[in-house]
Amino acid sequence: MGILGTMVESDDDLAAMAKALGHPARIQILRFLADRETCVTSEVVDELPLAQSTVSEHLRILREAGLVQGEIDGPRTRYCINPTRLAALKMAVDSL
Amino acid sequence: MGILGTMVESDDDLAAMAKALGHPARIQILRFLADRETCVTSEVVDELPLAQSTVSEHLRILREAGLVQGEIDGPRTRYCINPTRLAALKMAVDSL
DNA sequence: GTCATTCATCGTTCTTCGACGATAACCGAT
DNA sequence: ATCGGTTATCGTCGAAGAACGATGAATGAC
Repeated sequence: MGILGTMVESDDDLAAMAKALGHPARIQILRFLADRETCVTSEVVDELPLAQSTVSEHLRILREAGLVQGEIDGPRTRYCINPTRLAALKMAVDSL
Repeated sequence: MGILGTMVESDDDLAAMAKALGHPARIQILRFLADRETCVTSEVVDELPLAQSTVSEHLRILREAGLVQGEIDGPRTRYCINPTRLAALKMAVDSL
């Protein structure tokens, strides 16, 4: 990743982010997080017709693409979107 | 698709376009087409270290996502970017 | 008509993804 | 120390993706 992880440096990076976006459930998760600004996995699980393990996997994919950040808060994990990274994605898509 | 195929109507549609973008070769193809405005498959094949059948497959995926259009021109096929559809993608990503 | 070119499609192989249940790890509260 | 709630990971299964070579259809040139 780029300086402070904010830049999209390569087509591979852009492709990785697009791939992470390439599933309806993950788009819904992203929108949900955008509304909430922060939330825990169980809230996302309640929002989607998917098993907890499946949602956790989607969150992992979004996290590995850098689009969300998860911080441990006691027994739970709080996820929020990574604004700079999301902005970088928008810029990269705009440049197409 | 939306009116004249220009709008992104659903998360499924956005996810489908993102999925089509989710491969480095397809991003390169899209950039290449953006530079050229129009070109034939063989030119794309020459640009990439991939077999002709593989490139044809990538072009099919981009076409089915609506991001490029292919028109038959004699024995070849001319591909060009679908500008309105690409603009719709940018708007949809911006709305995240 | 024949031939070369261009491209899409088919069949194959290997890999990756999506989804689930089950399990384990972790923490707070009791 | 144990229990309940929360999340990640593992194993599995079927489905989809990526890549290739080979084949075939269409066209323009000869």
